[in-house]
Amino acid sequence: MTAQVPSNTLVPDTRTRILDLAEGLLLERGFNAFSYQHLAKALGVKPAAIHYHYPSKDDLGTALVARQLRRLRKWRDLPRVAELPPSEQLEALFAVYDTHLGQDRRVCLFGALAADFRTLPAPMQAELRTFNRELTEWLAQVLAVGRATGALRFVGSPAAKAVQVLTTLAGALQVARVHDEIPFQVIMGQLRLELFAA
Amino acid sequence: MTAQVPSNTLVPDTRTRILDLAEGLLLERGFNAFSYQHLAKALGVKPAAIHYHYPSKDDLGTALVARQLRRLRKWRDLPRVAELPPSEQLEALFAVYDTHLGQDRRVCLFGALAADFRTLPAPMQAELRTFNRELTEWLAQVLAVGRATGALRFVGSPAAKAVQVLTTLAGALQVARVHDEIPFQVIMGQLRLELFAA
DNA sequence: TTTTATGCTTACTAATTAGTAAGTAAGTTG
DNA sequence: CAACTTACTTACTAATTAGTAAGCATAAAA
Repeated sequence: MTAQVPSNTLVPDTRTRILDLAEGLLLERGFNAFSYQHLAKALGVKPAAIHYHYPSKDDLGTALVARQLRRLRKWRDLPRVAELPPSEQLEALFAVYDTHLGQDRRVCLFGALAADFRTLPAPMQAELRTFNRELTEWLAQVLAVGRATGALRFVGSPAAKAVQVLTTLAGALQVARVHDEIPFQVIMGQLRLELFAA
Repeated sequence: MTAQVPSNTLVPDTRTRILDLAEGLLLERGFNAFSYQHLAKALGVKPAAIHYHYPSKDDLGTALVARQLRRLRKWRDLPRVAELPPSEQLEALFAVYDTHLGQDRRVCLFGALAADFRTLPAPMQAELRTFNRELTEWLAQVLAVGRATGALRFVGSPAAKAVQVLTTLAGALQVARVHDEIPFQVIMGQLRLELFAA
């Protein structure tokens, strides 16, 4: 029996390479815009090899969102993130979206799947809801502490502000896709102007 | 020769019925999630009839966005909208998004097409950019006058705030799709709380 | 009344899709 | 070494896709 987790070699196993490639295509072109043939051709294998690792596209999609959820939890609990003061935690979040922008203007997971949501398999929908809920709860906590300590400023409840800010961030990457990086930077500037206490 | 514009009968012509149906499917399920077969079956005609009116799906998609752009311009210039005070113009905009929410949680045009943007035909991309640009310019003007007259309140430039607010509105409908109406209402409440002067 | 344009249908093609079944080479384990 | 497992390939199916070409009924125009 071989390991199910990728080994620490320079080149990841096929299973991981499929997921990486599919993730890129999802965030750059949308879930309904790539096929097992695309994946196979890009990886230099036959389509059936993809089916071997992920029997159906539903399985692949679900695995994709599940991995993002695991990454979110890992990132959130990282000492270099969890132990930061709130305003820097917020900047760390902004940096994630900035990274997406830098990677050929990828949208975020939520922004990539929201429009086609009803065409997605139920397990994928469930994972995405969990992903979004946990991210929102994390940000609400950051905002609550940030305001309490005087580092952050906003009206309304931390929960409401968290929903609004995350929605705006997802949208900002979409606007960057449709136009260019400028509106994204404008939105980020606006968020900083409003949130960081003077 | 018959008229190219729909007549004033109760039932619209096939050309318009195709566009109406396609618009609904686009906003409810995404652009890559419906085919000419779906349209044909739902309208009780053969797929070739759709091709007769819109030779390719590119043509259909472009016609769809073009119509939305015409509607935006018409709405914006309507006396009952153009002659409103800024805060009520903003509420009129919010009401449009509220209508989308009420129509089976349809996302807005921008939110429906942003993720798949790179898979869209160039003319469709161009129309969507124009649509978004004109809507943003309109809102920037509303915000500028609103702040000048003391009815609206925000920091930063009207143009920046307009980009941010529209992005948030588009995202709000997407969040409603993924979860339920509650986060949408939460975001709207937050926007009103922040924008309308006390 | 002949002609022409409109709005379709029927019948088709070529490509692509997800998915399956059977086979196989190489490595792992008992 | 024998049995088994892993990670594929080859070869296939059935469905769906966009799109085309030709035919036809109806209605409007000359």
